[in-house]
Amino acid sequence: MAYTPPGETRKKVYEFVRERILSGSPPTVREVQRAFGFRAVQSARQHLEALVAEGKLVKDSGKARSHRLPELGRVRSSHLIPMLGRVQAGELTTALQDPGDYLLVQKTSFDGRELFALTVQGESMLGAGILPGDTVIVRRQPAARPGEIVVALVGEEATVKRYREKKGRVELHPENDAFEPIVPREDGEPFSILGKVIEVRRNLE
Amino acid sequence: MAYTPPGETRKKVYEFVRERILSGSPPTVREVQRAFGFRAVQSARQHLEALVAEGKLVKDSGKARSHRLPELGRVRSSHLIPMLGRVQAGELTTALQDPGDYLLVQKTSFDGRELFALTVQGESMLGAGILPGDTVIVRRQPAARPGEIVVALVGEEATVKRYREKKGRVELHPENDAFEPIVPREDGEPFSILGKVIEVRRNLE
DNA sequence: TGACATAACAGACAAATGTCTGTTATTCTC
DNA sequence: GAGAATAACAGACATTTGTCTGTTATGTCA
Repeated sequence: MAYTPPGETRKKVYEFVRERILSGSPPTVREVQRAFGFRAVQSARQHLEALVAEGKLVKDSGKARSHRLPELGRVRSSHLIPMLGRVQAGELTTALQDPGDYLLVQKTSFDGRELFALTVQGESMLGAGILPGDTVIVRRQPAARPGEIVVALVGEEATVKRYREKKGRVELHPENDAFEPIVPREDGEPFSILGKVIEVRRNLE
Repeated sequence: MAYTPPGETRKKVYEFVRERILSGSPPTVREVQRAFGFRAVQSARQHLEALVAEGKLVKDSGKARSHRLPELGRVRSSHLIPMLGRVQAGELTTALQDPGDYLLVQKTSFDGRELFALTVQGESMLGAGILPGDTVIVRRQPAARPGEIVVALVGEEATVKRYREKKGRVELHPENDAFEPIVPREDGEPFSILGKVIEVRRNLE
């Protein structure tokens, strides 16, 4: 490869590696070499080392494909989470184990608690700015605090509502006057909190 | 490792590998070996090969750390886009060049058109499910079609509205009865379409 | 019991991959 | 032009990692 002005190729190498990391397969040194047509491995390595020295990348010495984006500041850590469509109670576990699609999320405070995403059905949460077809990202947890928006299992159906407590009893409130709050019967159908909604996304494209 | 019933360890290996793939660093065969306390590499390899044969994993033969989830086989392209906070007209260009933060987005049909994100101010789009504090992801384009939600520069302010045309004249409609449509004066203050809103995100955490 | 399938083990080889030492070329500055 | 800094090259070595051949244990079923 011909001589290029200082910093020019370096920038392209960074962009190449970043793309690869974000797409799930960090490159080997030799893959970088080939991608840029370097005739020496060391040329690629030189750039990679410099990027690590600059703090733009981090690396586990000796390990294969171990370049990563630094988890601080600008670029945060990203995770793939399973994405579920319409979900019935019984199917939930299997749907999580074998999801049809995945969603990429960034979370600074990802503490290992399981995340999943599902598509909202119905208009019961219009008032909270959650429309049919929106994707909600949910953190699994068995309980919630009043005021939080949760995904709950009522009977066979997974539903998104705002969690409230009234006289010590749980109530699930829609945010739409056309719908009635759900008050789980103490004897009746199975009821449980699946998790808390931590993000809402809507695609308009 | 002691003998375990058929399929039992296999399932755990799958879950382990899946976790690692989702978190961005697929394990090596020996990492699986160590994680399960196998005394032979082949024990780990056997399980991995079986999972590939079952179709639960895919793998690039010979490559290091090349196990992937089959659904993710196709390269999902993800991109970092600059994230702007409150934006004034004059600052926009510099803000795009040196943003304070980046946002990770997945776009299947990313055709190179520039994307950026900004935080919504005000309640004028409540009716469209866009709340103050929401993040909108915008594709830069100088024009829009009626009905699309756009980011426009009106005077010194960037604003999110629904694009309409009436008698051949542009109108920017809020989705909130407390606000009035914006009709750019032909002589008056600078006006332009910055781009189209293609995604809305809201953080509830 | 014996055939068969799966799980786990042992040890080795080969390919992929990271790393090292040293050299040459280009550009800039004094 | 000399020296410094950066880019790129050349060739090798060492470690990591994937792969292979063969063996031993455990459980199933006719």
